[in-house]
Amino acid sequence: MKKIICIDCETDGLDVNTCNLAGVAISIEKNQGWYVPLEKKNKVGSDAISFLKDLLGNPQLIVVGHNLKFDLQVLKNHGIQVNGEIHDTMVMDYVLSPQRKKHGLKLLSKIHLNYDQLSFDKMMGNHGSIWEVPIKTLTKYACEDTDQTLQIFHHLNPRIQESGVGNIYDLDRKLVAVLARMESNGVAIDQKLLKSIAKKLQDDSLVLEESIIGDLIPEINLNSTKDINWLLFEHYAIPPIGKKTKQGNYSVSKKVLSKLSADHLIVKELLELRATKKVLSTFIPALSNLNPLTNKLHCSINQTVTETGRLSCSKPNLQNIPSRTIGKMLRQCFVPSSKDHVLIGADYSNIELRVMAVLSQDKNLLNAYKNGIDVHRLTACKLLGIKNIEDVDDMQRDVAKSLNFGLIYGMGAHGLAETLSNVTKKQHTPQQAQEIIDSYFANYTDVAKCKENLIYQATVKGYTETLFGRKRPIPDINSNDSIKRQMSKRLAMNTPIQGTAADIMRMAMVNIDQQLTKQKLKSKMILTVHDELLFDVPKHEITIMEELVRHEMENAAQIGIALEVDLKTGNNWAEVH
DNA sequence: TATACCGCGTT
DNA sequence: GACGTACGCGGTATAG
Repeated sequence: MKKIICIDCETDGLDVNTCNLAGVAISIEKNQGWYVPLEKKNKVGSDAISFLKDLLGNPQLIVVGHNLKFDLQVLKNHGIQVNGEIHDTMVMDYVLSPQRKKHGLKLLSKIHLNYDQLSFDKMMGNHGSIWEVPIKTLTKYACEDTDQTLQIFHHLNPRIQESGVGNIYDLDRKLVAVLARMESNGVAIDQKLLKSIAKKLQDDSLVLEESIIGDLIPEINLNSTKDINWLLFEHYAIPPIGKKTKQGNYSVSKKVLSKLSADHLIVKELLELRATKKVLSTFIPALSNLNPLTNKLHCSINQTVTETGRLSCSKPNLQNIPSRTIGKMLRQCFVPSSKDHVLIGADYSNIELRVMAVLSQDKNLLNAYKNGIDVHRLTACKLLGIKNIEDVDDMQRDVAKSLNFGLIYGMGAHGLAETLSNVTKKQHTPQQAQEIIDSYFANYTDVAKCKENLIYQATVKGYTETLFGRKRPIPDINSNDSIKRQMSKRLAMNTPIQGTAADIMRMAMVNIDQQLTKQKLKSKMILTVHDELLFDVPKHEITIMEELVRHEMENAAQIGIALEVDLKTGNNWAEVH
């Protein structure tokens, strides 16, 4: 029987890479806790540190905590390694209730144990820093945290087994340390290149601004939808199209302005200016503030946010760095950590469509993937009555592709018509789109059956689940509100697909991390963007890493058909994507 | 200052 | 009346 130990780090900040460890609370049994204070900032080598090193280094322990991704990094930064089996109450609550918007300890304590915990702010009182708080106060607070965490652990553990999410939890708890390592690794950003890109975009935006506003009305704010309404629809008297927003203005979204841009240069320039300003205000600052200690960017990779099982990324969000639009040049700034390193980027090819093939067991789709047939071209053949796959042109393939993806998202006739119009540059009516949808399901009958079955299952059970048993409640599936009901039906279909792909990615990440450690490789996993992984690799490990990453990703799960990975090696993210 | 909404980047 | 999943985040407008 392994010993269960619950820990919680108290720090003088929330940024793992700059904060100092003030102390660690430890609980082993209910209503019993210790607080190990560090007398001074960064007193590495002190008695407390060596005590913690010895204690937490024991691989035979079960180490329980709340949001251990944070604690693991702080401890590591102070030279303390945790080697036991990790359990995390935040992750536990997430796999049981992914729809809950927050999984904070104090909240869970209230929900699961009906206990009102002392808040951090109250504990701090008027003290400016944690180092000024009396040890007695700190001890009470910290030990309450571990005590509650331990009780929540014992409370949720049986529920996870009863709910059938034991396997998913087992996967997720292993991911905690992996994400901690990834965040800690960080991403190197070429600041010199970033600055030169910023300079160029700044110049561009000034030129555009001058052209749009000129010396006419210098006080106009081109960020304001209100001002743009005035500028376009009153001052330039462009006939407005589209509908008004709740605030009483006409929509001036990209969608609307794109339609006007063909006839009005000013609108075209406005769109260009907007795109440029978006990069300048959102992405450039996000990449500019490197951690002074590591000289890298350390984002948060969030494990307990999405309702589908995907990971999310924040502070900054590196999952929405442009890859197609004007800002895609920023990806050149994502570089290896040193001259002797390269980046490896690895993408799952068509993973969501493959998952759909597996979930539906559709013979046409399965057969296509087994024989290496391009599924988008296959769809084009079936829908457009083309006999040979070689005769499908690129436009037809694009149409089919948007259909394949639209289906995954549960797109309706209206949305598909919109998408088709954008792809083909010709107007499509919702009626035409509906015919195409009908034709799609007539050709992929098993997909249609699968969709109906997923909706039925959700209706009966109140939740939908992935191939590996990650569950997501769909409370509104039987709602009287038809909008809510329609949305729920889309979720019932989309979540198993998106979520299964996410499960596979999580498995791949755990397995790759395990191999990196086992083989004592210097390569680091540094980023994940849903179906893509990014690695920082010493040049002498390129060959072994290419093989390892491909193997672990392609074999992360056996789902009945092959998973395929596109892999590239290069000197920046733009090159390897 | 906090919240809501718009708009937009990724998958 | 809306119509495509899942997010994070910058900006403006509005309420308090």
